[in-house]
Amino acid sequence: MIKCLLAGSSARRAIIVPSDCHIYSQLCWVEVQRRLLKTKNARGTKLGLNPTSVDSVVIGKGNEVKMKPGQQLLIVNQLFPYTVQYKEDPSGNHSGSKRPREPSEDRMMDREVPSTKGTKAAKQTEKEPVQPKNEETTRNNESFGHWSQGLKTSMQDPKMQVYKDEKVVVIKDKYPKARYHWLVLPWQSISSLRVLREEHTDLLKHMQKVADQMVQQCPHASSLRFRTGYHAIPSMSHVHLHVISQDFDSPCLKNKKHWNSFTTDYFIESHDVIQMLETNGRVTVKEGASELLKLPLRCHMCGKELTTIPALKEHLKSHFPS
DNA sequence: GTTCTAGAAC
DNA sequence: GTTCTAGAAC
Repeated sequence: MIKCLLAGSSARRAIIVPSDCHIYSQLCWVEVQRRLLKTKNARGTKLGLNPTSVDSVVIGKGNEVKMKPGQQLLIVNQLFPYTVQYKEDPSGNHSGSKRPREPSEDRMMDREVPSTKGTKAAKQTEKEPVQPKNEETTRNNESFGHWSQGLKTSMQDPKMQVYKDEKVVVIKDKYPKARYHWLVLPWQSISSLRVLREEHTDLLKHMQKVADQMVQQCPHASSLRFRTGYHAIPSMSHVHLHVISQDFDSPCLKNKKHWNSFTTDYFIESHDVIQMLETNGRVTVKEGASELLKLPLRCHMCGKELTTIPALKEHLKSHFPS
C-alpha cells in the first residue's frame, strides 16, 4: 500500500495520475509550467513490501520521499507508472489526501507479468538538472514537456509498446528511417550515454539481447541486414538503442543528418558501447562527432557518393528493390 | 526530434 | 521556372 500525502496551495491541489493521462492537454504550456513552479512538493510514504520507486530510485519500506511535479512514481516492479501533476482545484479544498486510482482491468491485461524472481531494483544515481525558476526558462519551455523529452512519454504508452519486460521496453520509432526501426529503452531513467557507468553494463547487454530478439522475430530478418547502436549525440533524452534495418527505405528519411546519423561513426555499435563500459567504466564519444553529420552522402552498401537525398534514394533502390 | 521556408542550386 | 538544402522555429 502506498500512502500519499499531497501538498498544494489553497487554489491548487496535487494529484497523481497514470502517466498516459494528460490533464493539461487543454492548457498552453507556459501556463502549465507557471503553475508547476508555483506549487509545493508532494510527499509519499512507502508502507508495503513491493518495490516502488520515484524516478527509478527505490523507496525502502517505511521510508518517505518528496515528489516534485513531473516526477514518476513506479509501483510494483515498475509496472504501474504514475506522474505527479498539479491541477486547479475549483472547490479550493486541499485538506484531504488522494490515492492514485487503481489501474483499470484493460490496463492490467495489457501488461505482461514479469518474473519478480531476480528482479533487482537498480539504484539510480543520476540527478536530473534542477529547473531554474526564472521567467526566461519558463517561456523557453526547456524541461518538462519539451520535444526532447518525447521518448519518456512514448515509452509509457501501451499503444507504442511492442515488447516489454522488467528492465526494458521496445517501441517503434515514431519516424522510422527504414522498413524496420525500433528503439529499445530502459525503464530506468538514464538521460544519455554520458552518464553510463560500469554498473550499467548488464542493462546494456540486456538491451542488446532484446534488440537481437526483435531482429529474430522480424519476418524479413533473413533478407535484410540490421544494425543495433546508439547515436553519438542524440537529440532525444533517455538512452535508446536503435534497431534498424539497412534498407533505409522510408519517407521519414529526408536529409543529410538523417542519413549520416546511421551510416557514419555517428552511429556507435551497441557492442562497442558495452565494450567501452567494460574496459573504461564509461562511454566516450569522439570529439567532433557532430561534424560527421555534414559529410557528403555516401552509399553504405557500395560507397558511391550521391549529391542529393533524392538521388541517394533512387540509388538505394538498386540495392533494395521493393 | 520535426516542420517550415528562404534562398541556393540547377 | 523547379528542386533541394540548411537553418530557424517549434
